Amino acid sequence: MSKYQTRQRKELLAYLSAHADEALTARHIARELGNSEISLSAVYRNLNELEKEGLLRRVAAQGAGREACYQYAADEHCREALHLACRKCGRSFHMDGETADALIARVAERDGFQLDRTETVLYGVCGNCREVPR
Amino acid sequence: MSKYQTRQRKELLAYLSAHADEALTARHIARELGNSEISLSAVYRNLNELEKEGLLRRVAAQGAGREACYQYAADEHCREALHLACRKCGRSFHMDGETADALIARVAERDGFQLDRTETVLYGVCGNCREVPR
DNA sequence: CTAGTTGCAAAGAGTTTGCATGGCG
DNA sequence: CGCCATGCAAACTCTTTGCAACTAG
Repeated sequence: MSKYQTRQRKELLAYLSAHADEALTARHIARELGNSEISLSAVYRNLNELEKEGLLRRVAAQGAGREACYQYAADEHCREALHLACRKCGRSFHMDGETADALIARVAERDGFQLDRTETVLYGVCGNCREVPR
Repeated sequence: MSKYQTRQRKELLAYLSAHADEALTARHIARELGNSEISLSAVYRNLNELEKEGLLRRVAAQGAGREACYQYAADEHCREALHLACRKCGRSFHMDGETADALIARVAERDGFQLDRTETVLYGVCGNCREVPR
């Protein structure tokens, strides 16, 4: 729980909410905030706190590197939605709500498996990236 | 592509195929094969090769640690299936084929998103672990 | 015998932590 | 002013790599 409202924290949150559809690495964020002079450790510390508070979702690395990716999950709606992550552009999307509900119900019924909405990220290629292969 | 059939390689493969339903870390494997005296680096090297050959799937860490988990994916059927990973027991299961096909079709239609079967792992709690909460 | 493999130790990459300094309230 | 947060560097963890010794074919 944030007690103080430091310059670094403010700019970090501003950046995150402005890029809520992207999965970002700690280093990426620190670099983008270069002007703001924020240390990598401060980024990590704040990211960890935000994750505990549930404002952020930590998703596994996608590409070659093993860095963890963090993504803003501000509202209830976003926390409830199943996420689709594009392996080409890194953006992520919310799966259509009805599709998600149907999927969860069907998996529970046919496989006896209870999906966790917040942990699950489905990978693939988004519409934009498919239309413009290169 | 493995050219030689070393003792370590044989025992590693034997262990993997005997635990095809679990997602294992390199360290876990090395420890379990303790009697066989296999070095951690040999485990990593073989795991990487097997992954390139497509016999293994590398999934992101699930628990607290950041270790990558590897899972045997011997047959075509397993490579094509969507995987459900239980966050309690670590086992993984194949989603019912019809459900998977329907999901992929529906996501493509409603969200314009093309799911990648091999990259996607859905997290949740399996039937066994739900019945026995503790 | 020859080339692929292993084991060890050292190097890398990503993340966390200790501690002194600095800044919010 | 007091306490939380930052920055730096060192510590840690996981993974990869260089190299000499070993071994399958």
